Amino acid sequence: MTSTPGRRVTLADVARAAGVSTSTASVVFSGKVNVAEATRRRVLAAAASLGYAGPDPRAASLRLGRSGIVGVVISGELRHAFLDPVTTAMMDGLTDALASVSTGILLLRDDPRGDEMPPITEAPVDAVVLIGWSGRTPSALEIVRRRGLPVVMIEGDAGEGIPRVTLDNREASAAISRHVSRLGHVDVATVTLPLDADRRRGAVTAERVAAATVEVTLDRLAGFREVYPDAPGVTASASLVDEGMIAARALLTEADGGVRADRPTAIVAQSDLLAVGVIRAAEECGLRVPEDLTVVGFDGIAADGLGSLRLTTVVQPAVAKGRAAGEQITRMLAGGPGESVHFTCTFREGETAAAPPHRAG
Amino acid sequence: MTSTPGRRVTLADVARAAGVSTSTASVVFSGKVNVAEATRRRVLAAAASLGYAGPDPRAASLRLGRSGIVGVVISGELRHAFLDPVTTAMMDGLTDALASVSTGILLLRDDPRGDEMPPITEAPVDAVVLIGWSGRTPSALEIVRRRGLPVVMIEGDAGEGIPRVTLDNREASAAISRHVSRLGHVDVATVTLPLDADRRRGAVTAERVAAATVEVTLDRLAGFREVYPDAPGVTASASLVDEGMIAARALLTEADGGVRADRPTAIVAQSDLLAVGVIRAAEECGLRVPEDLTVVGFDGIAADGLGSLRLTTVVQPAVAKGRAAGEQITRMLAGGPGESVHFTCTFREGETAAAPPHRAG
DNA sequence: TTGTAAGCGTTATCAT
DNA sequence: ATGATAACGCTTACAA
Repeated sequence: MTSTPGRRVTLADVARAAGVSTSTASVVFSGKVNVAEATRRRVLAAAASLGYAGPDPRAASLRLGRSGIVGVVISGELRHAFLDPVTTAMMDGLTDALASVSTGILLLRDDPRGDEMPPITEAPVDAVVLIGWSGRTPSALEIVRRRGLPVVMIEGDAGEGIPRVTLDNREASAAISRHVSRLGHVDVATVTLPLDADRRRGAVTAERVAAATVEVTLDRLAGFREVYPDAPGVTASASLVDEGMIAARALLTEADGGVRADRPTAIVAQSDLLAVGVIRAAEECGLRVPEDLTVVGFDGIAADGLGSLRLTTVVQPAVAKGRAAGEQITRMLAGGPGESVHFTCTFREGETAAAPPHRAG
Repeated sequence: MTSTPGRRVTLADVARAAGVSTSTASVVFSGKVNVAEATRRRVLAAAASLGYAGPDPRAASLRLGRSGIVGVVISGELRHAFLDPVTTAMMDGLTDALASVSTGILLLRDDPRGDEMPPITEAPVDAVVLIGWSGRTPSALEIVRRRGLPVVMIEGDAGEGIPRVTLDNREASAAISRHVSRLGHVDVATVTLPLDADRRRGAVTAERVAAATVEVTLDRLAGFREVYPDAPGVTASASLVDEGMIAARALLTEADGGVRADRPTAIVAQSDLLAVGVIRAAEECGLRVPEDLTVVGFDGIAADGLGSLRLTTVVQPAVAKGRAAGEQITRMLAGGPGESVHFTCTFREGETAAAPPHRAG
């Protein structure tokens, strides 16, 4: 219980005070070798009286060659990412699967902070998980590759030999679109996730699609287009309820706020949060869901505040995705090979899809 | 561009290949000393051809005595914490203020994982930010103290000489309660945040309050009780819309679902998310807000999906709180003293509070 | 401008 | 069961 001396207390100090060698003191803390009970107690007593807090993790990490930290690079702003229940669920699975090899998750910035070296260059991480895709993903990957760090990519293509955790975005999207089609809908529109790092809102045009970089968005769009090749779409700037509302208003209303005559009878949203926004916007302008408008989503995550709304959607195993990523990292850290893991969504019938209303024609 | 040799490439290897000393090679990377342009290029070329990824952060951190990592301990489950816009906003301010001294934020687990040593013991962090309070906070603090790490506590009492970032929870809560009182409300109830680590729902009883540990909850409750000393309350298990709905149903409805005759005319919620849930529950049972029921919140954060709802609430400067914590950490890392910082909420009039309805009576 | 050398605090190997 | 010793890969006085 001594107070701060000039210098930091080290293992050597403790050993000296206890009258043992540093190696003996070391094993007392690591517990990896048998130590006589008496010695053990003497060392612990010395440590306590000197206020030694245990081996310095920085020194240990140099010696051991690992820091017990796994870096997570999330594309886009952290605040956006964490407000998305899908991301949160994934992080849950990830931290869980990583618990045995890691003391924690290091959130790495991915913002365009000028010319500085990206944080991954200087962060003492044992492995890296990349989530999503941004313009800086390739350079991040290159750094990680050179540092020889195990890396797993969730929802994104990292190229050659990088284990991925993927979802059948296209198939699932096609499946739910077919469901809408079978109900009889012809005039259908889609609300997509961001197309690129710009996250600019607006109509989904051929040019924008050609320049798009976010694979998830493109895959889900492709699945939708399998069923509705020429259907219009609006892209949102984030997976948020409010964004869904904005997009839906663009699809449903005239400039004066009235409902358009040529409005779609169904809207396929690329996320549940967007779908909830679409529903709110629909209700706002007097359309009932699903009687007047069918709305389907994607993700199947129970977001807070949705109340009793049972959305027709496809459910993705978000926690399992995170867990799979963590498991692959764990394997690679143990020297094994990393494998890609593919997940499948399951359709879930809710109460927001029905046959289209009869129209005067 | 050489492929994996048996051993990791070190600075010494690069120096040897470039025909310079390791110290010279070192400064080429750190850029802290002038190096002849020719030498510089030679070293860089050697590094590139050997596939050297730059100085190993683990070794650097031992030598420098800092890792560039700041640990964040959030009480409770991460997934809960991150779904709260207040936390997210705080994290934003924190990462922002920390950008100059830190490559990232290390999310430390705080779960009751049996007997193991808590992660802070083994994590190579330069400083720690504690958010909220849990039963393990004291032991976390003790470890941090022994390791001599700078620490700042947000919303919680760390005791002696630990800089805190605080909010005028009690005063703000009293202020908004007075607002409700001035409108003429007499039968008022409150919905509180969790009282303790258990997060058990239920009525706010004297016993539960006496055993409560969450300071924020107690402070806001105290402020409310300044104005309504004997008003009933219900405690929620988290700051979520759905929890607000559950709590409100307990306050407003009979067992059979009908509205209670003795229902309150106003509900003071301890967070905006809870308030939104209260409003949803009220609408569910046919009560109009604010005509039939006044609902006020706390936080003033623009959460997604609230649409155009203008809640009457008190606004807390969440981003500024995070930033302040980051700034104190930065100062302490620079050797300066850390200071406590106190923030004040501001009342914001919305559209969810009005005079109580006239009653038969 | 570049090189020499001394650690940073730990852990693992190998004797004893 | 314990101890001497050699790394781990880097940075920075200080010397040349």
